[in-house]
Amino acid sequence: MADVTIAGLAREGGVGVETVRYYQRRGLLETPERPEGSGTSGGIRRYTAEDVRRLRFIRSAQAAGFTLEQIGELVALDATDDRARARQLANERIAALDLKIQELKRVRASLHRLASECGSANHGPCPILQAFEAATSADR
Amino acid sequence: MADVTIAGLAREGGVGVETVRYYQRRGLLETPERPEGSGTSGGIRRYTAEDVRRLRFIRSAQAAGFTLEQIGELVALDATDDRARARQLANERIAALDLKIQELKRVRASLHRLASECGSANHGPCPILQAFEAATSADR
DNA sequence: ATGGGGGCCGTACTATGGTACGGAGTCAAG
DNA sequence: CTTGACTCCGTACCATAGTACGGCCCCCAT
Repeated sequence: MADVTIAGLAREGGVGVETVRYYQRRGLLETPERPEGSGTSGGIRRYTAEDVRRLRFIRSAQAAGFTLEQIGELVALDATDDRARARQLANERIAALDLKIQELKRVRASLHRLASECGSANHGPCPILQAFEAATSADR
Repeated sequence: MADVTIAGLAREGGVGVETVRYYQRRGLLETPERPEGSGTSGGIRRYTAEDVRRLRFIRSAQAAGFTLEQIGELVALDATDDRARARQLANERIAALDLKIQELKRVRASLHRLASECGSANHGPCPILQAFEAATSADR
């Protein structure tokens, strides 16, 4: 695939152009040089497959619950090869994910209970406010 | 348990006093009447076990991924007994949770792979940016 | 009766992760 | 050689979910 403009990069990454710029401002994505254009201020930047990979990485890492700040660290780490730190971050996140997954399962069970108890018929209990009785929260 | 002041309510719910006030502003929690105090502006509000239950509900629902706006709807629903709507919201959230749980598991696997490949020894690959190759994101 | 710890209230500020806008420049097709 | 779509850049604005602050008031223990 040929190099693309910012709109192409954004499309490949499933984000908007403004979001790409935002990531650049945050230092998560590189901003390639503007080529010597014919005019006064230079031409239009081109982005490579590497940039696309990096953008997709950012989106996945975000889905993993990393903040943009942590993702910045991961990107930097990829360059410096500080394995210990990389493993540390990964393991911390795994622990957090395990907690989160457990919690979501608990909460799912509660919702499921709610949806069935609260049947179609307009009688019997529909205890919305009691739906989560046993679910202990621990995030945020 | 006797009725409590706002600080007690906050403590029971595991949040700060300012957060309770915020939920009141958002209409998620009731603001009880100030009793006739001796002074010009009335006495100190007291909160009941019901308020504590409601606050805990809010926290659990939040953990379930509901926004405060949706939680507002749930609280209102509890009063109006609109079962169909309650079930709809619950089922929508369950579907979203199932997706989310699957995604977190995928991401967890990726991180696990990253943590092992990126061993202690300073040789071999430590492909941070390739960590999520197969993880397709779909949130936010 | 007084002093200090809360409570009450309005308003302002924060962090995170974007999203929008306006003006100027660039580029390619017709 | 113009038109229109897109880029570049800076700055401003947004939503969500709080968190902080300051002035005033209240109440209870010492």
